[in-house]
Amino acid sequence: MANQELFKKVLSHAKEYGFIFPSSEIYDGLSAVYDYGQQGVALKNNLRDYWWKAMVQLNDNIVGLDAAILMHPTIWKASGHVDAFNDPLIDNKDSKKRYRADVLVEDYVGKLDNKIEKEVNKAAKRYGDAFDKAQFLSTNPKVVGYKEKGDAILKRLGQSLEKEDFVDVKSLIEELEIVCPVSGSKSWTEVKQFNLMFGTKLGASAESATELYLRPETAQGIFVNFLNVQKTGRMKLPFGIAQTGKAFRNEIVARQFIFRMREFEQMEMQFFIPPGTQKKWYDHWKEIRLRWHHSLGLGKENYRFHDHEKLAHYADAACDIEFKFPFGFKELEGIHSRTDFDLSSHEEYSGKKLQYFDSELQENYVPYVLETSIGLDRLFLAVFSNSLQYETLEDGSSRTVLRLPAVVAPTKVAVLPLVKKDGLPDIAKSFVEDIKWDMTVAYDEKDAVGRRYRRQDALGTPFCITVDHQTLEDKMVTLRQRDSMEQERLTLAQAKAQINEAVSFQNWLGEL
RNA sequence: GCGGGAGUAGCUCAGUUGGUAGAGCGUCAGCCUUCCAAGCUGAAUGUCGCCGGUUCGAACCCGGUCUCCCGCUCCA
Repeated sequence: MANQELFKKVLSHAKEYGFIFPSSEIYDGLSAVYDYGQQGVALKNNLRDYWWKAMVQLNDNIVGLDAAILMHPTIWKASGHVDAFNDPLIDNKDSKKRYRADVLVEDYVGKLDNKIEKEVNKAAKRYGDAFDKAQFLSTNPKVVGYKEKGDAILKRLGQSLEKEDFVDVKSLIEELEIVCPVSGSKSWTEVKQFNLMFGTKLGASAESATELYLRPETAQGIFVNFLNVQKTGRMKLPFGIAQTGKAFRNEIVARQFIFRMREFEQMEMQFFIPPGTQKKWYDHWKEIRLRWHHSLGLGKENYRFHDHEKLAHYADAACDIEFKFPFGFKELEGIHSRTDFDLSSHEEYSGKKLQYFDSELQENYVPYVLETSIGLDRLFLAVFSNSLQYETLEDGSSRTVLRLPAVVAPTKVAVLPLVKKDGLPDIAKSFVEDIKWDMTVAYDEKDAVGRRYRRQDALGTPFCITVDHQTLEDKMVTLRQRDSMEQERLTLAQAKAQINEAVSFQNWLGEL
């Protein structure tokens, strides 16, 4: 099946079986926002749990946190988001290319600098050893002209950006007759400000309200609580703080279903380490995290590392774990060596010390940070799209089966009376009452049992327990497996034990 | 944001030159009692994405708008 086609199947299956619905659908939806349905929320919760257990429960030096979505506005200045998430953009109408308006102007000034350099080189050649560069720069009328022009442009650009006067930025581009590098045309759209952070207000009355942002990443909630957790938890380096939660970004282009949403959920762990050990921990967490992904059993060939060549302002090393989605290899998780950028920046902006006293070295320092950050929605999409399979059976019929890892399947077992009479529903229901304390269980008595099996296949339920007339006498049931479709005659207790084994966290995560 | 395509039942889709909407699957009720979607009977479900215009009359023509998909573009 072509990838495009498969992706469409993923969308309709997610909708049809109650995993994911477009947000506000009866009002025509809301762009790039989705709701998780009755099946989807179960799968999503299980995936979050699978991560949380691996990170927090199984590591005595990693603890959890749940910071608020709303945070002090200065945090986003310290983190760099206020600057980096605010770009004045302009489109060329002919080439349809989009540029950062300030970069276009700066490039123009860069060309002036090139001209100056040319003049300098020419003069240097002409005068040889007698050439005085400083004097040339300050006296040569051509060079001084370029320099003054460049300075004037940058000053005006800076002032306009400061005042958010984008009309003037546009005028500047027009006056300088800047052309599009691709089309060579001067046909520009208006300059528009793109703020990738969602703004909101704290305070009910408009006049006294404070401008806030919905957090664009969860990481900062961890950094600003670093000392709280370290002191109250008596944590010693190296240690980690893990958190899951919603983050919000006004993506310019939000696409590809739940891959890039405006409201999404991150699962992050910030690992605090002594400076100088970042390389070691970077390699360590790369390996651990990849092994965690592999443990879900989606196929090792579907994962790969992608090293960042252009590093973000905070990082000294960064890579992604990419997964083979229906639309190609794309980022699923990021692993970043964030240095001491965040904590140092918060020290500077808050005026509070964010340091750790190392009792071995007998000194204070700002810890370095190693981050692992995974998108829960992307993980959902990876697991869901990879699990959705269409197979042709030996008898020529076909079935749709959602081969979810059993440990995260929304429903672990469905209990089915073979027929809807002779007291079979009653005994089946009593089994449900028994099982529901241990695991998620479904009951279905409608239609032929084969059809019910297929319904459960489409929902990803790994097991079905079927109750028949024989059960009334010997208490034995049929345990049917989703993946192999094999059946086995067992007591209810044996069946439960086998299911427990198959969905056990320990068995899935044990190899970590 | 630009360009292209699309939007009709829960899903996949048909719907002639404009004449008040259909199929398959699914869903629900009942019958049947069968261990892998296929039997029988009956039923529900649509402001044809939304708003406006043209017309005696619009799912169909025109304009706008929203949403989705693809390609650019952007991306901590």
